[in-house]
Amino acid sequence: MKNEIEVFRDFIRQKGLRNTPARERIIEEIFSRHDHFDVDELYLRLRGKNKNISKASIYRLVPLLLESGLIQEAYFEDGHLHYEPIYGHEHHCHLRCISCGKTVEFKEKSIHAIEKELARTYGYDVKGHKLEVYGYCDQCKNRLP
Amino acid sequence: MKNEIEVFRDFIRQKGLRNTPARERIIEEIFSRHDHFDVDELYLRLRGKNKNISKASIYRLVPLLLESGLIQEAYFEDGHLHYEPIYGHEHHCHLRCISCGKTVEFKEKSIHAIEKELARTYGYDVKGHKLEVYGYCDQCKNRLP
DNA sequence: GTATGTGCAAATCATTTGCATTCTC
DNA sequence: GAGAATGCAAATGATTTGCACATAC
Repeated sequence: MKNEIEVFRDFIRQKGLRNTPARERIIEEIFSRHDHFDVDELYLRLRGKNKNISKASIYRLVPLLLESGLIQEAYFEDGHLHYEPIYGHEHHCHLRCISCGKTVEFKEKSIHAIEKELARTYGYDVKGHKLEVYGYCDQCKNRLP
Repeated sequence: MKNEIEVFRDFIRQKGLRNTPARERIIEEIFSRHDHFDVDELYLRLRGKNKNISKASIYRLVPLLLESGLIQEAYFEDGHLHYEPIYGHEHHCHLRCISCGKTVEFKEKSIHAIEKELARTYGYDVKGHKLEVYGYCDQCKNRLP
């Protein structure tokens, strides 16, 4: 299986665009962890490793990473989007606490059948899904009246 | 069944906050349609009806509407969040085109069982979910190489 | 009466853009 | 060599905040 850098190289070539060291460094940093990330945090992580990458370059890369299927939007919080690497990661869904933001990841295979059904009904070429279940976590629900 | 204004009154009283005509006008406008909305659009709709509501009041009300369960975040697009009224509306999920943004709403009852299971496993008091399936719509998929 | 809500304008924060320079292909 | 990508700084756009006044409870 190709790694994320190779996938990106194929993608970028096929689009007639250019690969650069800056882009590979950003992708490496994203995939060095399984965690969700946001632009500012990623910028600081790179900066902490003395990789001289501007925020603008990250902002310019994100749409390409989304389009290539390497990452996905995870959720909007604290005034900005959070993303997650998906290439090479087993798909998972999120269970989030409305009150404290705590998130649990869980696997749910049954959505696959729903995707197929939708593809057939609406003629879509379905690429994936995001399921977020929300409510109050164990601690928060007991703190409420 | 209570209407949305009554639900809000109960909610706001229980929080020890205050209800106002401005808030009721905003809620009325949101629930006058089934559509998704965003803050700016809602502001213009109210302004078009000579309701003098500032954007700041809308921004300040949204978190309360979310917390009360009257509305829900629908998706992030064009640089801002879009919301949808959920109180009194049958729950639905979204099938969105990655390329043109076209969205189809569909019903899916099976998620309810997943919610119950999660509530039991993780001790959450589950309030709802958002499922977004994405891919290329019929037109867009045929436009690609 | 007190604390909350409102409108307005200014401030803030995330994201985008213009530009001169550097780098890929 | 031509077109893309980069870093930086300035511009933009969404959202938040400070404040003086109004108003709900």
